[in-house]
Amino acid sequence: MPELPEVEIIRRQLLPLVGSEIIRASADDEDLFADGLTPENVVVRLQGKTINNFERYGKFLLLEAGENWLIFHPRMSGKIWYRTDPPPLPDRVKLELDLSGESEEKLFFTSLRRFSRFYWQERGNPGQHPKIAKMGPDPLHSEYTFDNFKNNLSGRRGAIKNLLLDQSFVAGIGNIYACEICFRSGIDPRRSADNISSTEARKIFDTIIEVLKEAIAAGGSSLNQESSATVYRGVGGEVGSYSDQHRVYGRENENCPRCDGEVKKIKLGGRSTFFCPDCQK
DNA sequence: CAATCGTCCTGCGGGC
DNA sequence: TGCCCGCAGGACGATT
Repeated sequence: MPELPEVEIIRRQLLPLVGSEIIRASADDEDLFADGLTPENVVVRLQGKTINNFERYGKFLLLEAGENWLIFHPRMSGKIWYRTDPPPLPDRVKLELDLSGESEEKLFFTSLRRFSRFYWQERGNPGQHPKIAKMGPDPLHSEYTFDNFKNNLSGRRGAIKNLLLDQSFVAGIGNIYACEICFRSGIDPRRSADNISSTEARKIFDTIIEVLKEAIAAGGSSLNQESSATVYRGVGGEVGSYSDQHRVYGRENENCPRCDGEVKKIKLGGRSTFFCPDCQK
């Protein structure tokens, strides 16, 4: 569910907690813990540690606890809540952190579909973690340059939209923003990456930053609004409004906002893909 | 190496 | 009304 913008919003909302000590931790559901983590030992590793920072790479949220890093990937349905009571069912708490300070609020990590993963990086910096090391540049970091982008593009032959979803190409884009980026770039999502012109590549490169930043400014994309338990929410339960600005995602059969065409929905690489066949070339 | 496909899991909404 | 099926914002591993 959360893509780069949603994880970035969560990170910014959590930043005021930097400096807090983890007084008590509890964890459940061993399937979600990787790198030798278990619900038992993660508690031992976290308790008594100070939260020194929250960072983000792609869709990974990075929590610096003492000298080490707890790395959380929300995948489809992961959420982080900052509140006094456990979040409402059917969400179930996988990790709870009680922090020092006056506040009664605690951090709750949930994962309705249980796809989320907790990873661990001992000392050093989280970029050394193998999952992060093999990722492409993060569009909001300085290593995201057009030269780099164009180099990574060469030799790729698959559909451009699938390439945008490939985390080793660019980090942080998911299905919603891949559709929106193709639309805003005027590029047919089915176009093979190897016949994207330099001008078009430049357009896509710029649009990636533009769309992601706009989404952050709008509080992220929350599909289905209040109705679904899987909807994206900020740490205080806030719903994002960027879905109101989606040009094509979730808008099958609606009028194209740019031409006389109609938004279509197809499958591409097994994923729902929304686009306007009339003005995306 | 790069691309495709099935799979993991739970809850919801549509159709019959 | 109730049940069954398909679908969902992600990524991994096996296979071609």
